[in-house]
Amino acid sequence: METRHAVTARTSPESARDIPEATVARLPIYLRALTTLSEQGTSTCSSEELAAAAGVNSAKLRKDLSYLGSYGTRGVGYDTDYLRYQIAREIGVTQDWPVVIVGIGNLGQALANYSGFRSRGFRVVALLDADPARHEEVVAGIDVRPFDHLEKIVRDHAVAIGVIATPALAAQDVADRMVAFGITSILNFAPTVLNVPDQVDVRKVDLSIELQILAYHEQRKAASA
Amino acid sequence: METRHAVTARTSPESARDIPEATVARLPIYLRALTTLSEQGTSTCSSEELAAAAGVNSAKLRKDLSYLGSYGTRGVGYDTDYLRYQIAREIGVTQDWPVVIVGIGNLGQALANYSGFRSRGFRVVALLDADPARHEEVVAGIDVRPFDHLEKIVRDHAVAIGVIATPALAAQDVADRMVAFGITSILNFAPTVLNVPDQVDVRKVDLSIELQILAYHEQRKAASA
DNA sequence: CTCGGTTTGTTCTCGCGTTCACAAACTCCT
DNA sequence: AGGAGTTTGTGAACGCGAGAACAAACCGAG
Repeated sequence: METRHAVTARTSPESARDIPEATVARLPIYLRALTTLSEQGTSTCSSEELAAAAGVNSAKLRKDLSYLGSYGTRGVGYDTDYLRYQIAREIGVTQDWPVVIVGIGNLGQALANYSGFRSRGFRVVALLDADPARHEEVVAGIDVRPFDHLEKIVRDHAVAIGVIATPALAAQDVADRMVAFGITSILNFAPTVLNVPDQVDVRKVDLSIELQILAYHEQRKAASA
Repeated sequence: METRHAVTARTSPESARDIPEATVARLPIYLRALTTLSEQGTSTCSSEELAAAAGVNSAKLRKDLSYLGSYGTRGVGYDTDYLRYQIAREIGVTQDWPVVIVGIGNLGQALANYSGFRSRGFRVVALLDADPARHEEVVAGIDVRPFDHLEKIVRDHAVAIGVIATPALAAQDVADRMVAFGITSILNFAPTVLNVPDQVDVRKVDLSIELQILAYHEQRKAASA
C-alpha cells in the first residue's frame, strides 16, 4: 500500500475528511449491494440488511458509512437510491473515467468485453498491443492499435487510468511509458512488481497468487484431517 | 476473512505453527521473486535484495520468513533455491492441485490458457459450461463439458479447488453444487457475494472493484491539485 | 404530548500487522 | 586466533482496523 501523502491540510472544505483504506476497498461492494437491492424494488434498507447483502458485519458497515457522512435516519434505515448516489459520488464513479488497456491477449480481451466496466463509469477508449499482427482486429467494438499510439491517446482523451494485461516481461516498460505520458493510476494484471513514482497508484491483480493462498489453506485442512 | 478454526492443538508436529494471514498472502510474491532471481543466476540473496524484488520492506520480509523457520545464514543471506523450495513446500505448491473451472466466457478462457497455473502446481482437469452450444469447443487443449459432469469430475480427480467464472446470477448455484460435491476452496470471479459453509474458503477477485478503488484515489488527486 | 420500539452514529476496547532497533551469529581479513 | 563488518532473527512499541455496546434520534400509537 502506497503511503498516502499527508497533504490533507487545506483542500476543498467538503471532501476534506480522508477515508481509511480498508473502508475505501469496501465501498464498491456496498455500491453493488445497493444496486441489487434497488433493482429488487427495495427503497429503504437497514444496516443489517445491507450488511447481509454485502457479506460484512453491520457494525462495520455503519462505521464505514459514517466516514462519508450521516446519510441514514435513526429508527428507519437508509434510503437505497440516495445512499447509492452518495457512495458513487464519493468513489468518483458518477463521472466518466477513460481507460486504456494494453495487451490484448486472452485476459485483455476478457477485460475489453467486460460489461461491468462501462456500467460503472469506466469507458475503454483504446486497446493497444505491440504485435502488428493484431492491429487488424476489432475487440469488443474497439480497434486494436499499435502501442506507439499511447501518448496521443492519453493526451486526446485525458486518460488517467491504465490497465496492463501484457506478459510479465513487457509490463515494466509499459508502466514506464504510461507514467511518462501522464497516467497516474495503474491496474496491473502482469505477474511482476512494478516500479513507479510515489504519486502513481498501482493495484495488482494476480490470478495465480490467489490460487496459491487457497492451496495453503487447503493443505492445512488436509493435514489436520 | 473466514475465522480460522482453532484446531491447531495436536496436529502433525512439524507444520503445527500457524502463519498470519497477511504473511500467507505475501509468500507467493516471495516465491515469484525468488524464481526470478534464480533464473538470473543469483544463488544467494540478502533480505534487502529479496525485499526489493518483492516490493516490500526488508524487516517485514524477515519477519514473514521467520514464521517458516530459520532458513537464512546471518552475515550471508538466503540460499535462493533452498528458500524457494521451503516456501513452495509451506504453501503447498510442491504437490499437484487439480482445479476445475466453471464458466467459459472470455474470462474463463483466459484462465484456462493462463500458463502461470500449470507452472505453479495447478492442473486444470476440466472446463465446464452450462451452454450446450459450447460443448463442442476445445479450449487450451481441454474439452468443454456440460456442467452436469461436475460431480463425477470432482470425484474422479479428487478436486478440492474450484474456479467460478460465470455471470453473477449463476455463481451462487455453482458454488452450492461445488460445496455439495466436496470442493472446499473457491476462487470467485463473479461479482457476487457467495454464501458458503464456514469450512469452505472463498477468495474473490473483482475487476471493477479494483478500478473503482483507483478511481477514488484519482479523484482525490484531482481535487487537491 | 408522551412513551415504547427501532435503528443509526460513535465511543471504547482489543487484537493483528507493521516497523524499529538490536543482539546473536556468521564470514573474511589480518 | 581475533576483530571488523554483515546480515539474520526477534523483542518491543506503535498504529490501524474490527467488533461490541450504548447513547442519541427518529417513528408511530394512544
